[in-house]
Amino acid sequence: MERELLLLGLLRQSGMHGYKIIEFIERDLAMCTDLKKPTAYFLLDKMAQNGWISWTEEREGNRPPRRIYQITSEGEVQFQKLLRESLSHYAPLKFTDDIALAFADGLPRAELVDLLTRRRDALLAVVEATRLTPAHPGFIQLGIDHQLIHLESELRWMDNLLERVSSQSITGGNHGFA
Amino acid sequence: MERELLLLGLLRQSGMHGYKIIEFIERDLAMCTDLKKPTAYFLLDKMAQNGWISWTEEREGNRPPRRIYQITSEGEVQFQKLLRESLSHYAPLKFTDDIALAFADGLPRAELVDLLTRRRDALLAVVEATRLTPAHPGFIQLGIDHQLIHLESELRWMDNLLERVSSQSITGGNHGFA
DNA sequence: TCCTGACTAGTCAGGATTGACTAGTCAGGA
DNA sequence: TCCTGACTAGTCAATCCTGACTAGTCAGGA
Repeated sequence: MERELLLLGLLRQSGMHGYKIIEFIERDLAMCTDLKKPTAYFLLDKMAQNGWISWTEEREGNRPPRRIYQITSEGEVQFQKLLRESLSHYAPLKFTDDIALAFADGLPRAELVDLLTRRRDALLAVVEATRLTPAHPGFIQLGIDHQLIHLESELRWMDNLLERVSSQSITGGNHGFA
Repeated sequence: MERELLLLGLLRQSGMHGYKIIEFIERDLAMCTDLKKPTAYFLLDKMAQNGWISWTEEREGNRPPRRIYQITSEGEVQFQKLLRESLSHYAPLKFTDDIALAFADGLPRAELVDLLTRRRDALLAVVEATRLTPAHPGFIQLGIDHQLIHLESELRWMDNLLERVSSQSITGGNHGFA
């Protein structure tokens, strides 16, 4: 859903060919999505079949022809609908990494501390890189702020976790399955 | 990857049949994963083909026979490997909902505030439900704590966002594409 | 006695996703 | 002149994932 919204929203700003779309997504929206090139083309095809977008063949000099995708009025309707749904809806994120944590007993404490420390360092590197991200214009900056807030909260959480794991307070006893 | 780790970790605690596995995941690990039944069977089959798990047919009374899956020693090796990878690795979460935010200009301010308020309310409901979650034993509780910390940070973020959107400070000007 | 809801076991067709690949252009440096 | 790296356009096989479905058992209440 969000992926279609993304493509529609981009095409709504202006007609675009595939390469530009994908470049923009990977360069400026990497913190929000991980849509890959084949998926983008797949979705573009599907939306064209649905009549949400159309394309015109264009060629520049000797280059191979390229398709300029543009949104249709039906696509605009769909965009409005998806936008409203997405803005008003909330679904909690899944912290899939916590699965590993749930099985982390069975590991010697020292090794667990070592592994989690490495994770903390990786997290810290991401935090710092994100802090250094140059300001983006307009609404995109919101995504970066959001990510940064989350990362900092995550770092506090990791530090707290490490502390708890290092001291006794977590190990021992039944770890909860059945 | 995490999904395989999850199944291996569960079977490592004790042999189990499909229904129990799926029930446990949906009841106790919903905050970490959204693995569905057909996916679970799919992965179970695949891992059996890989030799990571095996099963024995068992029947109780008149009931249809069922497969009790158990981990093999090869599976245990794989489990250890996945566990260490997962614990030491960090990848930032993608906030896919921010895509909608990036396109939220073009919406009348009043409507945007309304939509975001609805989202905030949905989020608040999740926060409250999570606060009321009964304590789980051992490491699983960590996942709940983690989720709650994130949800509360998310709520602060939403409130701040709403405030900014309601006052002038976000709209107007070029919103950043191209 | 029959019905219902919870228990148990899966399957299947179809859609979504992507790693790896092919194919060609063009500007600029060696 | 030739080579290279960035630009441009996609495709394809393979894998992953899931909504919807089928099939049967069993305890307990009406």
